[in-house]
Amino acid sequence: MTADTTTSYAALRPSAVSALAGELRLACMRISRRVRYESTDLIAPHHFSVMCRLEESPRTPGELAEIERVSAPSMTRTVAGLVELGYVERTPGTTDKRQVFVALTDDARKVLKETRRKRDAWMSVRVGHLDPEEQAVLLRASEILTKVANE
Amino acid sequence: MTADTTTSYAALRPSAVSALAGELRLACMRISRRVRYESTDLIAPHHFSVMCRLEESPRTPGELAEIERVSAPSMTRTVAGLVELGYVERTPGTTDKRQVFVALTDDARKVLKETRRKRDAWMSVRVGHLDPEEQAVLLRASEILTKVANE
DNA sequence: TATTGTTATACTCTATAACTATA
DNA sequence: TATAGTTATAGAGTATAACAATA
Repeated sequence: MTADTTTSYAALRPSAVSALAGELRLACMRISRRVRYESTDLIAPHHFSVMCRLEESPRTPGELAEIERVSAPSMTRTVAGLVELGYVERTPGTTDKRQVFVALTDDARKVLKETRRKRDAWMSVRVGHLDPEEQAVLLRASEILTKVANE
Repeated sequence: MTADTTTSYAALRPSAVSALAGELRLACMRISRRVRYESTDLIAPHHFSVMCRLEESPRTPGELAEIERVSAPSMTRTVAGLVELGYVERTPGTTDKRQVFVALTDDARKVLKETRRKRDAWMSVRVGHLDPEEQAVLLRASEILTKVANE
């Protein structure tokens, strides 16, 4: 395997940047839609999203509402739904007794894993069909897109 | 500007394909979420989606329901909302009098244009900040991703 | 009798306003 | 008095079931 690291490129003109941005945006949105469509049976989108926020550590409903940009009452409802499904547990705060801490259950971690597996499976099949050169391009692209998304 | 077209790459191993697929999927979904967040003020997602389907030609509620994968009554509601907003017009069918044809108004075309402009603007700024080499990678990637999404 | 579209009704997710408990 | 969270209530969007008009 060889790789040419000295190749140089000219900066794109503004009109070319716009065209690229438009194409790239559409492609990302189409893929996103297809992937979501493959895995909406196990768990509702807003439940999935909140569960992802709880993976690292428990959080309060207030924190979750702010992160997810929904109102506090909406998050109360969402958390109540997750409790009913057995995916989170609520623990009263110790130092500040007004607070509540919401934490994932083991069941939730299984569902998260399975949902991600389904989503990745769709993508893996398609990426696996590509030429090695195309795979190499996407490898670099995924790094750049991640950087862009986190900007 | 030079470009090396003879560089060769080894096919990725299955585990590397999975890793790439996962990263790429996440990156696309994050970008999609950010872009949508930038342009949800002008029009609701399901309205936007239906309006896009009507750009080429008018359609019946039944066709729209099937394309959008929602129930017929839901589409009746959505179309009613779009009529109220002044974005579509309903015309009774001539040959089959049970049918109804839904068509975009000029106002709708303006809103579609503006919404796309907003979405592309977010992406353009970020793509414009990248190195020429990174832009070149994304140019190739957008072609590949479009192919993948349409598969 | 089958099909196109609508209306009736109910469930979910969202929001704002009002309330309880604690700081 | 301010804050964390919940409850009360209402507004969208979705669905299934039942209905009207037409084929």
